[in-house]
Amino acid sequence: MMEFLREELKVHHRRIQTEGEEENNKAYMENNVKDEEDPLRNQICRVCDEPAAGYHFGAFTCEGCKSFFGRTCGKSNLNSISECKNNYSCVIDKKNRTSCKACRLRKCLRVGMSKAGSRYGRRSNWFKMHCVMSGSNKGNSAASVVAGSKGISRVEILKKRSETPRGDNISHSSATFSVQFPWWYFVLQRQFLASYENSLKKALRDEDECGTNDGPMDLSQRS
Amino acid sequence: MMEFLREELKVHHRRIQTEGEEENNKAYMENNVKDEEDPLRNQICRVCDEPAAGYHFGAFTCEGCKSFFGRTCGKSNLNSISECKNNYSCVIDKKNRTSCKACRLRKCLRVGMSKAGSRYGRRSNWFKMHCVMSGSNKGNSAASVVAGSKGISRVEILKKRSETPRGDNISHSSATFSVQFPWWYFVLQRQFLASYENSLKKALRDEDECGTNDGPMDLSQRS
DNA sequence: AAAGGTCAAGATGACCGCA
DNA sequence: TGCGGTCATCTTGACCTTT
Repeated sequence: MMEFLREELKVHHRRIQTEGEEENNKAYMENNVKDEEDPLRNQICRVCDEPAAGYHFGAFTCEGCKSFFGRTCGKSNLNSISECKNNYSCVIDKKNRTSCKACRLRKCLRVGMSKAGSRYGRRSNWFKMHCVMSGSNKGNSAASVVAGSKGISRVEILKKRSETPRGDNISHSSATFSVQFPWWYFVLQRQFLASYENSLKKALRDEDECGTNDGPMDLSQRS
Repeated sequence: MMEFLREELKVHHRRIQTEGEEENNKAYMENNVKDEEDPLRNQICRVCDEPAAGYHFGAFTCEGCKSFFGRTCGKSNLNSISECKNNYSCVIDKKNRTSCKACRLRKCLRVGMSKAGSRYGRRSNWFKMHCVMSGSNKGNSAASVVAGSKGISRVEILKKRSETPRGDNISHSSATFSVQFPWWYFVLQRQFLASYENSLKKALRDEDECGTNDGPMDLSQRS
């Protein structure tokens, strides 16, 4: 089952056009298409583009960004972070991630990291697969999240959850792609977008506090 | 003698217009005019605007910027400094001085710091007085250095060096102010401008190496 | 007085145990 | 498997010694 999904995913990676998506996602796609390895194991950190160590606080991140986010949002360490003097335009990558805490934290929040959504135990592969497909679009806008989701074919969803009848041809306002999604996909997506929008708004409104959304989407069934 | 110079300096600080000079200099002037304290003892760091600890490597700087410059340019530590990702536009102040090494080093060079010009022992008060008068204009351009020098009145120079006859009315191309300077002042200024221009050019051409000019101006007579 | 050396304090991130 | 704790490593800058 998972093998099928992963194979299907690889095929779709090659089809995905990256225009209009943010740079991180492009980098991820390029690397991923290039070596054609397991997309669930060969992730990059959504914050700094390093090789990711795993799925932490709601996003694939490296050990450094995991520790940073855990430390910063964990205790009352947020006060130690001062305003960015460069208008929050600092580039966060492997070399510069330690330069500006404000921008690093901002990017962590932008890619969907959240302490409230963290928990022990494993996420379902389906959940993480969704994150892979969405890439780092989470941090961009509602539109780009929708755009990023086009990599998921109905076949995968049907195979994963067989409750949706085959041959549906549902038209949805936010679906402008040839690929059709089952109705519940948009419900979940809508939930995700709403919760992410809240976290973004909160992050923008008051960077002295941590985002408290429950992660991108609560699909945490055990697989 | 020194008392006279310091008193004269305070009077001139109030006269000085700061338009066309760079922000550091403005901040210094404002602070200095405000509390009216001894301008030789109440300096600010030309790099980060902290209170300065003394005159180090060719500029008034704090302990931190002194150590940073000494460490960075001392051994072959320049390789550890990576390119600025923000187009070398980082603001360097007390809070952000540790954020971007490239911009911090750049600013050190811009305000005239240099290892080659460093030495043990004391500088003459005259030399430091000149630095005070020039403020941080050193880092801006030849024109602003000239503009910054208008704070030195002929009276000070005459009292300091009595070889120049009173009542000279020398016309000089770079002197657009009502205050007149003796001819040798412009010779020294020209030397300084040339050597500083070299250091700036070198700093801009190759930031992998340290500036090797002999400091702003070699007026190091003992007072 | 201004170099250069020293070292405590803080930040970082690789590693590990636990749930 | 992911969270939180640990600690070696690095950077910083106040203080001290040397010239």
